[in-house]
Amino acid sequence: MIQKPKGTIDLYGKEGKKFIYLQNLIADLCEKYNYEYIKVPMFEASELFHRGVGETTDIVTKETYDFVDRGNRNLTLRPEGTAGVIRSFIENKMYANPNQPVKLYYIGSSFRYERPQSGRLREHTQFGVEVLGSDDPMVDAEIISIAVNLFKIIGLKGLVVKLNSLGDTESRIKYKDALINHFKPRIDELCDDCKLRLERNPLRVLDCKVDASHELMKTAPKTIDYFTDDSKNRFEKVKEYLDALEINYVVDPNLVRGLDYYSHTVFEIQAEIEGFGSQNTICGGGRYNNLVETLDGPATPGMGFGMGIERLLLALEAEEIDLIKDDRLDLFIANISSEKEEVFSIVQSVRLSGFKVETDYLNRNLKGQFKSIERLNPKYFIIIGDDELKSGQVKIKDNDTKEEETIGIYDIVDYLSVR
RNA sequence: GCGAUUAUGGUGAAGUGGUUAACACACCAGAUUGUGGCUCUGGCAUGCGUGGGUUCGAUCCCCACUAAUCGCCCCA
Repeated sequence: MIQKPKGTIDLYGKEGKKFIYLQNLIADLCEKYNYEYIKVPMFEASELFHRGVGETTDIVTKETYDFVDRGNRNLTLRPEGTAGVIRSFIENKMYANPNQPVKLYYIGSSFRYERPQSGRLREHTQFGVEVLGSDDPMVDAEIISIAVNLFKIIGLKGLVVKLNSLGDTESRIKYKDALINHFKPRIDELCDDCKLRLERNPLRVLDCKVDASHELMKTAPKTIDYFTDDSKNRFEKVKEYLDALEINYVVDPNLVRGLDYYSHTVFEIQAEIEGFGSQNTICGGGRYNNLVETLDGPATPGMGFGMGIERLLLALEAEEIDLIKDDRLDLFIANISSEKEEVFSIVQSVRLSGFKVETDYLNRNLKGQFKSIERLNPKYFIIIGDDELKSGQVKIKDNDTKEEETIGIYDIVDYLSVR
């Protein structure tokens, strides 16, 4: 038997229902914020991710699905959503659109070659939004509010917004050096992972769980001390806008993100739910004011997030939230007539009038069809045989009260409509 | 990339170094039933992840591989 590739999942049945329902919900919400849907390729030139996401990041150095196609092109399955959207923004010259800023959203698969565990897959679905062309802190707050409001709509409670600022690029570089100078002389006292982190991404050292209580962590330089006044004010503004939207958040000075392109605002939304796995970041994002330039576009500020739909599904499960409320079958039509086509056409017409209708496709006898009715539990059911077709009268039975009423065979829709 | 645990039918699972691998649910056939829901009867893994090895003999012991689950790193 051929099985699915490691780290992938099949979503079907109830889970599949939730998945598509969430996507519709997301689309509705984004429309209200006036974001436009964008669909970009699932694979891009490898170079895009190397330059966009960052040459030294874990994602690019050891997690991409790279391949060479039959035309000898170096391609990569996208490991995240932003780089492709930015590429499209530049390629389609959206920076010249009359309406600025450009507000986009997308939903699609991302691929990373990692060891699967709870909340981590090799193919996962990301919902993301990006705003390009405005550096206003209002945009930062709006982006965060989209995620928060989605969670509100679906009733998720155990989530916390963690917020931080990395400052502008200049202060970030200065701060990086300060960290290296601080840790380097005594690096031997820290764990092996920290030694690697100091080389690759010094900010991450602060995030270490093993050495969290080490003296060097407490005496480490703070981001805020390296901020320019502008950066400080900017961060304050973001907080004011969030307050205005009544969004709760926790400022976490140790919050850094793994992708190279971030500057200023960064945030994560984490699940703090009993029994949730250790991969608890459901949504993460921030500002990237240099990314468009890095990818050869005109200097354009940007802000966005990515959200893991599968993790969202896990959170819903952990909080036992039943997303799908009304998916009960309206009507089952048992077809025991010798003129199956006539009954079949009645089934279709009731469906097209807006009701959820099921029938039998296996030419089962009445007993078998009753079993289906029992399993599917429709609100109503009707048995149509030759007698009913001849008389034009059917008995419609309320499956809850077991009450039966005789109506005309073409009055089914009317009957259901007034209930 | 590293670590831990696991791998028996459609599902949940019990089990043993040696004739027919428990039990439950589901499913199928039939009986009964005021069109189904209850009850009863019967059926349902020639095989215990894959490949090697140990043994007279392995689903049960050993090794490798694969996969799953969870954790580290990292991230959605």
